[in-house]
Amino acid sequence: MKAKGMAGHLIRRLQQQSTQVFTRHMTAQGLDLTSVQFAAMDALAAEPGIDQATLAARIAYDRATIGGVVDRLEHKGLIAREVSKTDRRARVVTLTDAGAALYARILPVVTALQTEILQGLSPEETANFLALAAKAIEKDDDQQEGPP
Amino acid sequence: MKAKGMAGHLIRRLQQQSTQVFTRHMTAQGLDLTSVQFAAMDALAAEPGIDQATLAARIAYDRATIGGVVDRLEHKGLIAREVSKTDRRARVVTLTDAGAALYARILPVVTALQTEILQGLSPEETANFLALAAKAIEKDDDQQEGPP
DNA sequence: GTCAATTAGTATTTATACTTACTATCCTGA
DNA sequence: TCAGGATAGTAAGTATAAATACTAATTGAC
Repeated sequence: MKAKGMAGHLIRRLQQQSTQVFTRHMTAQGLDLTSVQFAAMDALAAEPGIDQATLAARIAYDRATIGGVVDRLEHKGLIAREVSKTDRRARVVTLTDAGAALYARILPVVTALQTEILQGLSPEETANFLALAAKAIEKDDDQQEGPP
Repeated sequence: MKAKGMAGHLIRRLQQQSTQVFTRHMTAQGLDLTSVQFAAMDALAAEPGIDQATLAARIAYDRATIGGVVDRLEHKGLIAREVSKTDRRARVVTLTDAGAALYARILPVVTALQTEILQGLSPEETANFLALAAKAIEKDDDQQEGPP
């Protein structure tokens, strides 16, 4: 098992662990919501009324994938989609009242669950890991949101 | 974008980056092989003749997923599958000669590409990151391979 | 002002990834 | 020994994830 210590393998395992922790907590809340769907809602809470292509860029998905995510969130009544007034190609997406309420409810749950994803690490190690992870991807990520 | 600094989001981005780097290098080699398929071949190179359930456990997949991976590798002629002589439920899997040759050829390529996945990090930071990643998942990973 | 290049969204295809359910087989205990 | 439980693999269903191709609409060059 040469692959065992490789970055690719470790990252895939972390992604598995992350997904499992997220799913477990959502199930505990009686919800059927994936981490990807939460990410989309989070982006829409920050910037209501962006179109699907912008949404995809914000959370680093491609257009095809976001289409399915938006479909499912719309079916659940959490987001609304309408044709843009300035560009008839584009679909403007916003959280519904139900979506905004659900987002407000689960944001603290999702925030709290993050430590569990890296449960093997101490708080210092976790901070270290997150800083390194952010640095490793920041190359194609640093011009997507304004400065703080 | 509250999710931006969360572990789950960062890990997902890393997984994307990892997959993209892997795919790019395989394409450059003129090959159609995914990181998952490589992981399966790597496990089979280390332990020829294990059954699908054991293979799944080695690389942390579930039985259903490994079935499709094995199917595709079999169609490519890289692995062979036969019914176990001791348990007719089990399918014993091994690399074919072509599979072993391909594995030997790409192992150095795959090893070399790992640094590119974390291209934003210095060698020290990379070592640090990998150690933390390994620690974060080691809880359910440490009894799967014998001691060194 | 018109035509070419670009862009937004969808559809299709391929490949993970996991759940539940099903069949075939194996193993264990009374 | 044989009935019940456990296990191996597959199948079906849902959800990412990305590539390619397509339509509709916009923009830019001239």
